[in-house]
Amino acid sequence: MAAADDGAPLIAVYVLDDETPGQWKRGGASRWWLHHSLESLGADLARHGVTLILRKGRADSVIRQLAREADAQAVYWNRCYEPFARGRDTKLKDALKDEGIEAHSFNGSLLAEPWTLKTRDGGPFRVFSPLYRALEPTLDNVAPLPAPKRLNGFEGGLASDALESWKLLPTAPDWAAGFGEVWTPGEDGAHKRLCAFVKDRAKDYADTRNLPGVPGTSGLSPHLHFGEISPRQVWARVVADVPAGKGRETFCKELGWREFSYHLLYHYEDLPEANYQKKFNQFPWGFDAGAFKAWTRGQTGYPIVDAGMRELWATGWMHNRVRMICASFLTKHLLIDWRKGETWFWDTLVDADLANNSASWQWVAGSGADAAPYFRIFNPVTQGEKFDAGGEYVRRWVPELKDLPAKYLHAPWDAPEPVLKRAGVSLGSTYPKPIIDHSTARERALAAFSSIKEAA
DNA sequence: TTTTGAGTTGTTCGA
DNA sequence: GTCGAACAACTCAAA
Repeated sequence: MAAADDGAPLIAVYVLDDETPGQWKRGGASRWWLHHSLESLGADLARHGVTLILRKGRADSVIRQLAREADAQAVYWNRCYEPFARGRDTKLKDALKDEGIEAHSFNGSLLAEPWTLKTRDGGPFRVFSPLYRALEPTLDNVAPLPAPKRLNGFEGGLASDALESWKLLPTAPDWAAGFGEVWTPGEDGAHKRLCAFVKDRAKDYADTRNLPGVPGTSGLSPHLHFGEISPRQVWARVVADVPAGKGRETFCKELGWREFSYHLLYHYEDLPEANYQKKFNQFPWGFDAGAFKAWTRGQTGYPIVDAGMRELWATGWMHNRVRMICASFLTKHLLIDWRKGETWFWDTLVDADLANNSASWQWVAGSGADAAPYFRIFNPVTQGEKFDAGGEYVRRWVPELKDLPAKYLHAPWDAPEPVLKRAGVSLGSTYPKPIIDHSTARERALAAFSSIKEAA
């Protein structure tokens, strides 16, 4: 917008930077999304006479190089908040200025940037609710800026990589085959999702968002992550078109949680790697490779957990309610370090986002800011019965159980033998027996938590 | 400064 | 079946 208003010829560039992020280099599912998102962006820009230039390498060096090639007067970008990106972009800004090139950066992806919200003491918020109370009143008029009327493409014949040469898509095996049925990356897909959500789902969101078998959520997370739509656009649209009420309020709060995650990551840079609560450094995590593998493959023997992990693998996304159940299962039932789960999600989620992923894993594990209380250990059977009562979700993702009556679907080991037989289920052969007993696991987790209470 | 109320998402047990 | 209490203690944010 600002770059177009300047009137000067415009170069649009995307830099694939796999060097600066270190271990947080984009994961596999995210690369699938990126490929299609860039394809869509390139086509949109081409319709307006602008060529999208693709370059690869350290973003700061690549941008400086390109600015020199094109003899650019100014460089514009939307700010990133990952610790590695902040350092890089600050250096870039200084370097550009040294060369006499203007550098302008903007807020394109947050409702409020992390340094704009402070407690009365001037510090960062460490609890969600006070942050939200501070955030909400600042959003009375968040009308998005209009799109630029016309774009004036730069005719300089700048070199661009071919998107295919980045090899962002999986080949053999093509584990992303099913993603395209669920997702339409790009700005257009984002706005269609928002429209559908506002029209059909938003008013009942408070209730239906918890039912993984029902399309009750917005599905905007990957679009937001990739900047195909901004939270300000979403907020403005929801406030304008959804009647005030529980549904709207709950959804707006979810946008608030996204802000809270960014706030935490900004102020606590090691959030993705280190326990926010230091006493968790003594937590007796174990690592059972077989159990971890069963979890990743959706073979734990707990249907709701397995359904979630398989949905993740098949679509690059998992329903939020089920993310909590699966994350709780890994950290509390299996006592596996939250960072193992965080890394798995990083690679398999199309909406993989450093702030949301790390803040949420720490929240579930109990090690985070404003975290879930230690005694909140999800019972996968109860959760399944409560939120997937009819069993639609489990039947969809764990088809080997689809003929079981709903009554036994979430605890097939309780089903009488003839019922199993009629449904074609043989525990331990067509579907695994639970890899760990729930109450045993619960007792063990509670004991582990009290061990760090004493240590602290 | 001190005090106070509150803190996303749950489970289990016993009445 | 339903309901309320207990499950730690701590830290946060504001009054």
